[in-house]
Amino acid sequence: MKINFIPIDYNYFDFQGRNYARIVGRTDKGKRVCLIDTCDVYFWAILKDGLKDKKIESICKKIERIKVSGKTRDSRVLKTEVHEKNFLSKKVKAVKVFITNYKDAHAIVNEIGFKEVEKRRGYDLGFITKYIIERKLKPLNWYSIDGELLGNEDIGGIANLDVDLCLRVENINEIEKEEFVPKVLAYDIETDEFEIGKGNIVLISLVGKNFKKVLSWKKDSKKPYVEKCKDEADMLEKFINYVKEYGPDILAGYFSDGFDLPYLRARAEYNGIKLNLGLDNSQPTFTRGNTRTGKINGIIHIDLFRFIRNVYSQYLQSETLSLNEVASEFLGEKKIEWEHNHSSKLDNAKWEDYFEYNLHDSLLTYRLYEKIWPDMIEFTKIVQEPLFDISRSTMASQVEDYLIHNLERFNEIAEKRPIYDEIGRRRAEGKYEGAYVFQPIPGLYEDIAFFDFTSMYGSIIVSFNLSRSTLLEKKEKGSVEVELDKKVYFSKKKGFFAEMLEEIIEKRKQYKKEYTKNPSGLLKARSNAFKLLANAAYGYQGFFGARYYCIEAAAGTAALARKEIKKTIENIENEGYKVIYGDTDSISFLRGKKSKKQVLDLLKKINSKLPGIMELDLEGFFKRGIWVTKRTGDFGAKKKYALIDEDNKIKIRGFETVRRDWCKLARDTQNKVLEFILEDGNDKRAKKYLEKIINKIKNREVDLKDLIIKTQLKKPIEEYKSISPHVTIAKRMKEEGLPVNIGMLIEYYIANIDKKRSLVRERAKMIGDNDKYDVDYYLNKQILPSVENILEVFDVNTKELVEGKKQMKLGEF
DNA sequence: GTTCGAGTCGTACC
DNA sequence: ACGGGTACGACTCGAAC
Repeated sequence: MKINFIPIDYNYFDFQGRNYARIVGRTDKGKRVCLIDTCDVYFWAILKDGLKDKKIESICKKIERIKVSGKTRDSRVLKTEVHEKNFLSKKVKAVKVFITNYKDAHAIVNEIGFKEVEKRRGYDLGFITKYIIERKLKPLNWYSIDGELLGNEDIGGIANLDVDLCLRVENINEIEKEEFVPKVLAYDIETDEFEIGKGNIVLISLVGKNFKKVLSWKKDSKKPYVEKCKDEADMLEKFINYVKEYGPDILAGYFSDGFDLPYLRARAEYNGIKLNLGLDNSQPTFTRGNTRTGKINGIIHIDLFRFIRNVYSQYLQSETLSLNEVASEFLGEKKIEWEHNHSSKLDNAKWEDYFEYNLHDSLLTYRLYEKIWPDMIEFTKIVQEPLFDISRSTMASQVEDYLIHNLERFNEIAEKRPIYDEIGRRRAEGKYEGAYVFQPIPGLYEDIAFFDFTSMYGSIIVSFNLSRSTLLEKKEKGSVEVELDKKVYFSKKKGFFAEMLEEIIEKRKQYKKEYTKNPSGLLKARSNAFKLLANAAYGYQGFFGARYYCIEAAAGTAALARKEIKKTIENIENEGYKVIYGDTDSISFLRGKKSKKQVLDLLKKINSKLPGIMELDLEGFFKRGIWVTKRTGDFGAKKKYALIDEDNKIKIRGFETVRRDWCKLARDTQNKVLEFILEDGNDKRAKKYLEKIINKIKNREVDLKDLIIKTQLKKPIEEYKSISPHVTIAKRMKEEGLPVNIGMLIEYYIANIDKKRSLVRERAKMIGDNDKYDVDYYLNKQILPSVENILEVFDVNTKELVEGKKQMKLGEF
């Protein structure tokens, strides 16, 4: 029979010793379908140069005789073929070794240690990756599938699979169809204890399209969406039933890999219930290791937190990746305020709030899912790994997967993943010199122009062909020379890495253009995905875990970036402009008396001379900007500046205002001071404002919540060599039985106690402690440092401002 | 006991 | 272990006085 089908979830199983893929997806009529399919399993034995055909033939014969016997199955080589391939852009002869089971690839590879075999590759790719490459059944694309209807045969457990239809695949044809809209259920749980499985699960909420539900067992409610269950066990069973009834393609949570799903699993176990959410009635499985991952057979479990952290975090303003902040940034909507309490301490009114709070979390999760679904589907289609993996992959692995799925076009054999020793070696190579940062001269400037290179590092990799496969052992005709510790050379002939990256950058440009003409969430996501891939390509080559790691390419990229930006700065100065700052790929300079048109002409002129696909762009014109002195030393601080554009929009970089480890008061004060100075061009309003704040502190009129300092605990308490205030507080919290986890923001303030003691940590207090705040500390260690260097530009001595007032105050007594 | 420079740590920029 | 280097600045630590 023939169906239109979109693959969603990929799995594999063994049947009679062979590997099969089991793909769950939907038809265009919304039916849930399972496909059973298989593909050739093989790896490559790359031969040494110059072997005679006869020799090669005998090697193939030898390989074909290999058999390995294991505990559960015997495996053998099925056949061999000799192919002309490329490996790291070099032409090679390679034996394609077909085997019975991919899990035995390593064992068979170990039998091929012949001296004529130079390298063995392609045995460390996952079966599903191999399957997608071989059969070209790419996730979240539409296909017309010819297949044989599977009835009662129990192959791969399909007999117990909750789907409408099972097919054994015969033919696959890609087709065009409208965007797929999956069925999605968002969920969230409330518990009495934070530690997984320790306390009861009190509430479970579910939100889908036209569906909302809160399951409760401790308390009933008149709210229509609240359903009372007998006990925790009953609630868990109802949860399972609702999921099964709704039949989602995707079950989405926020931090659910690390909390909700393992908690559900633990409580199910405690209550003697099987959490059989899988389409095959299996329970969720969790990968071991530092980051737990929860998988449900047939349904994609997505932890939105992980996708946002891996793909988006560097582009977000949020200071933490909590659901509250992330939802607020993406959706403009916050969580309902709620103080966590043990359920036994709630009165009736509070319970009603609790239901609402719990439901709202699922609602936010659902909306967040809707918001970033276009990005997830685009990443999946571009990178071509299953959605489950895409939603959890780091950017380095997205880049690598993109490469792997596109190697065939270059007839390339995949490089192997580095093993433990290799990673150690790479890490020992140490750092290389990175970006160039221009030393600014402190001051307030008017009429500033700001240029930046578009995808600078990516465009350098493309323009100079910097990659592992193009790195030469010695100079060649036309090769690119880069001066590092030693000189390194890259081939003139374009390698696949630069080719693919060029395509990525090209597509980014194309879709960005299409988007501006015809805005849609999809086009935006598509252009964005290409942009993120392009930006991650540089980091990938310098990443010790990368298959195509190349420290020379990474260091070379940085070196050429330094060279190009310095050259451009010189060009701008030669045209009579004064450059005041630059960092990595950006340059700001004073427009002076010249018109905007003249600046744009200069841009054009520079662009006409840039190498390869490199491009300089106008970031904007700013009417005013400020650069300040370093706190230690008397020269300009790098990575700290503030600008105001012609619409009075302010852009602040590096200042305490944007640092979460400063108290709110200091940040707000600095922000105001910068704002007043940039708007007015003088310090009058700023000074007045500062005086007001100083008085407020001295008179103890400041709310304690504005004085809280938040610092992240980055590792286990015992591992700290230097015990800073936040570590002291974390220790205390642990002693008091409060939850302390790595990654948590530790909150404290500095109190007016033990003034003789010199260490700040001895005066650090937790919120709720009844000590008064330390006026001196907040004046001299928070407010003053945050504004000192800014007002110094106007020769204002802030110290006198602080102390002068203090004396006046003393005089009043 | 105080002083000061080195080292640790967290967070930002690009 | 799960992109890279550059930079700032607070705070602690410990040697030197």
